[in-house]
Amino acid sequence: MECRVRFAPSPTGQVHIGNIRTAIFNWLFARHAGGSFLLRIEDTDLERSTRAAIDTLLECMDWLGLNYDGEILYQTAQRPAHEAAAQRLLAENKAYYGKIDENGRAPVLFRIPFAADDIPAVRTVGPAEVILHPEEKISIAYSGVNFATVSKKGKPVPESACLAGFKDLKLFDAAGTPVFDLNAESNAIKAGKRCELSGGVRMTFTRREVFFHDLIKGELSKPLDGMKDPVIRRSDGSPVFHLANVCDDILQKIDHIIRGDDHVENTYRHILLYHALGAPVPHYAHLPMLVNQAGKPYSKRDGDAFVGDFRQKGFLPEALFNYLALLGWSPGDGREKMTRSELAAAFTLDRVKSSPAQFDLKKLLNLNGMYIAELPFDKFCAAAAEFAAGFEWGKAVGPDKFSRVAALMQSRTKDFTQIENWKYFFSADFDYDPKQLQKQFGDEQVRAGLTAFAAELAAAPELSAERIAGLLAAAETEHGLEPGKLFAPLRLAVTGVGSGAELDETILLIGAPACRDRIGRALEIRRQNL
RNA sequence: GUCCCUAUCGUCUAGAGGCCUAGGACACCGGGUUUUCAUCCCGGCAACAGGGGUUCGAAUCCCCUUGGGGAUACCA
Repeated sequence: MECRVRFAPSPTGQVHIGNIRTAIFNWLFARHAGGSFLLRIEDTDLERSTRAAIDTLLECMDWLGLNYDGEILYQTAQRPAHEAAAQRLLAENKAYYGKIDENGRAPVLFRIPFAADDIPAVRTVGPAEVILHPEEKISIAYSGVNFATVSKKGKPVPESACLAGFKDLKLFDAAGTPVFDLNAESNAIKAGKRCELSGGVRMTFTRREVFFHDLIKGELSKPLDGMKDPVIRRSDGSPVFHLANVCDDILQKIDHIIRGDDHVENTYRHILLYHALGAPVPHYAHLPMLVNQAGKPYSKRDGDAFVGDFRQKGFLPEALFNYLALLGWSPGDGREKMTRSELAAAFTLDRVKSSPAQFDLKKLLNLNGMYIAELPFDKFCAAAAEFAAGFEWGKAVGPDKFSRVAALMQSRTKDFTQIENWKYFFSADFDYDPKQLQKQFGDEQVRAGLTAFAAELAAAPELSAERIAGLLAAAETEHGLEPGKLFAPLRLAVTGVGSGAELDETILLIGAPACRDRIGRALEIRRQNL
């Protein structure tokens, strides 16, 4: 088995994490098997497809390391091939023209073959019986059967399906006498005859179904009497998804189709189309859907669900890739943090779950933090600087100081948006939370200790982390404070927040005069607020 | 409406009839390390949707109910 797979997005907007996860699974499968991962842009929806969307898509794939093999296939370029396929089906009587529209043009429909018994994907289920609404007409033609069943309330429920769904069809009236026998009319109907009947109350036929073995969901089937002949070419001449998709997959020799769950129902007709076009049917694997944090399927309304958003927020591609690979799949041995190549080595379709998975930002954040922590320092620093430059305070920071701050903060950074909080290292332009001020500075001894410390700090000829720790300890003992009592108030005064890096290092970076001023300011604000 | 898929801690998951007193991870809550923060370490909370079968034995197989999702297009 060659294991040629493809990712076939339609470029009609931003790339969704659900879409990109499909790409990731395809990529993983191909790389695991040493096969090929192809990219096809399904841009047949001319109105909604844009070059910008294609560029964004390519950028996202590149960012995530989803390298594809060979050239990109643009579906619009295949239009002549699609047309040829439609013509061929028409010529072979495997397709036919539908109803003419107001412009005098007709769509082309694929005929689900009545002689389906020699198709390996079709099997006989057995005799079936349907109760009909006695007042509704029944029409039987080569293009399909129309009838009405009876709802629980006794109302007619119109149904229609392809003729192939009703092998050995017989109709009976209320007296139980047969009023129609398809086997007797078969030739006439195939020649174009349409039989309109009324008064039928019951029909019997031999049910047949299309089946396939889904690599994830197991054996799946659908009865032919539940299927309609699908339109494959619109009346304006453009190919419909089903035709284009199957043609291109044949052209690209795709042997494994790994796609979203929402395509399961399409698969049955696609299989039949493969047969009609004389091509081998590929293996199918349908991935469970991804749902948002509300447990609902992703929709355009879900902001924050675009791959580009994650990139902008400073998620690392390795982390997002890793996390997305774990949604609906696991290696089974408890591993979670895995590199792309480890994932590829471990990936198999039979370990993909068949129930939907919910996206959990917290877990992504945790994983992202792990990847950030192990980033080489110069890379982290450069990336952080890029983010910092986006803030007002970040425009004027010196590279040396920034680098020291980055070194201090790397281990506690979960995503790059948190860099916004590094402002206090560079600027005193921040507010204190009055409640915190009261809480931390309520004690007279603390205030005195802080004041003394500020003075000592500013007067110290040479500063070091040890020296600062020494001054702090001295201030604590002098003012009768237990060891450590001054840390929280001091941190608040100097940074405005309750948690951060090592305090002595932080003070060293901010600088003694600035710290003295901040302590003074904090105490003053607290006094005024009393 | 009909057809199809699906159901293990809040979330991602392990689980292929006895290894299950249901394991791991995130989150959360405690404790330890750090004179402070984060990391780190240790501990805790927390699930087989409900009901029937099958079996000596069911999270695992079958059926029903309920919840969730999908399909039912001249969208993709």
